[in-house]
Amino acid sequence: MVKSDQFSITPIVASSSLRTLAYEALKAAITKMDIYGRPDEVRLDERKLSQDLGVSRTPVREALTVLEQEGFVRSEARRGVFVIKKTKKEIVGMIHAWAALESMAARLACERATDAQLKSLREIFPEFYEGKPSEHIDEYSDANIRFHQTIISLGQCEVIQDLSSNLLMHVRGIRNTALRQGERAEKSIREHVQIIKALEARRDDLAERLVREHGLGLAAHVHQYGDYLE
Amino acid sequence: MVKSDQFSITPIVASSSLRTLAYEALKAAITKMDIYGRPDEVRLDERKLSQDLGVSRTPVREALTVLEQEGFVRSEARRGVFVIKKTKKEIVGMIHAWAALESMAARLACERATDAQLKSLREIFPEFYEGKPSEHIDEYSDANIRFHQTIISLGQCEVIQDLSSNLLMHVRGIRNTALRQGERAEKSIREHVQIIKALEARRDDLAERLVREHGLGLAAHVHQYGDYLE
DNA sequence: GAAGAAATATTGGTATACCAGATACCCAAT
DNA sequence: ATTGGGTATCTGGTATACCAATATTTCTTC
Repeated sequence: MVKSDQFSITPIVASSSLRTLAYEALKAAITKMDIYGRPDEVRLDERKLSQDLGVSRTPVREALTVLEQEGFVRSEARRGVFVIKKTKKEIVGMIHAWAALESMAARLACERATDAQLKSLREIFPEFYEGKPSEHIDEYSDANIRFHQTIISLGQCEVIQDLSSNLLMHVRGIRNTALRQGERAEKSIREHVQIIKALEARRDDLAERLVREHGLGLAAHVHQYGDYLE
Repeated sequence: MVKSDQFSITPIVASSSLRTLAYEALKAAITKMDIYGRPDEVRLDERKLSQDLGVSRTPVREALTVLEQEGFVRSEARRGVFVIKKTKKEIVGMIHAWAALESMAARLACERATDAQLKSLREIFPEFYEGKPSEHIDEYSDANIRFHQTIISLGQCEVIQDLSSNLLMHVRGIRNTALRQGERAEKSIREHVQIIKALEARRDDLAERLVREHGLGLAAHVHQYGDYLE
């Protein structure tokens, strides 16, 4: 019997469930808004949200449950759902956890990633490699995030990737803000180059240490200068 | 006017919601059952669960949503809710993530924990310290888990504690199983002692490395001998 | 008796109704 | 003007009804 291998079936749209759509809409709204800019807590109204999204409360509530689980909102019975403002201490803690996971990913990448994959790290920030990053902060912010995400993906450990991506959503804004303070962008780039070299040389201990110190440096910076968070 | 400071009011109970109760009941049932003993996948029926628990489907569904988020169950539209059997690869990944987080916690503990707190680590397994652990495997299994949890808590980083406790629920069974294989119990104890010494000497680099290697050793063991998982 | 089609049962997804606690507001009493 | 209480209203929590897609059974047809 002939298998229907020649049929490359379209992947099926499988348009997500309303719950997923609501989740994505809400998460986008939350991460987009500048929580730390405003002094008051933001309250979410289930009924208003379901009206605005054009669905019933059920999928909205399920989406909110997931967001609560991920630490984006907090639900108080008969009081309301509130967008969580992380404290400085919590953010520093998240950066510590991030550093732990990313440094392990770097170690794993040393033994698992191909040369070609490691090379892709250099291509992430070609124009800044020798240039003046402080003049291209916006572009570099994205490249910076992508650099770290790439290292984590090269570790090829799904659990670490999942945990990290969750942490990233919480600290993305902070990372980019810190980059604009002092000479951190230049420092960051120098450290990135050292990390790439260690990875390419397959020096797992060194790569792990450099990634960890890079992360801990950010944590210390936020700890010292992150008072705007509270 | 006199403030009523002398009234020490009881803190108000705030009994949990049905959703929380359902969540705890389900999680207990899932972690208790030996998923890897049986060959077939376990399917959960929302309606049956709500009947058994004596509540409606709504809180049960919300509990299942959380469990899905935590990786305990997988919900397929119009097919059913299934208890997830982790693959060997996933379990090894979780141990890697665990090792990353615990080693960072050990590092943090070196600078944050008091001498008294560190001393409590020794008290976790007094009778096994010089004895033959293979004769007390059951007690040692618990002590082993508690040892690692204690290190993580001494790191005093809430994020790391939360992430780790989630991972622990998934790998608890595996940790204890591995302890019974070969000479792992004896090896484990020797390594624990080294870790304690490093922590007490406040040698953060060393403590971090020992904890990491201890974890990676378990990962390698499971990778090699964990075929019963699939 | 086998194959296929139609009816039926079961499942998770969604919408809606109702409840009890918490809040906000109004108004009378002082 | 302030206080106290009572009521209307709003909120999240829960129960239930319904839907569409799937799996299963039954029935028809050859």
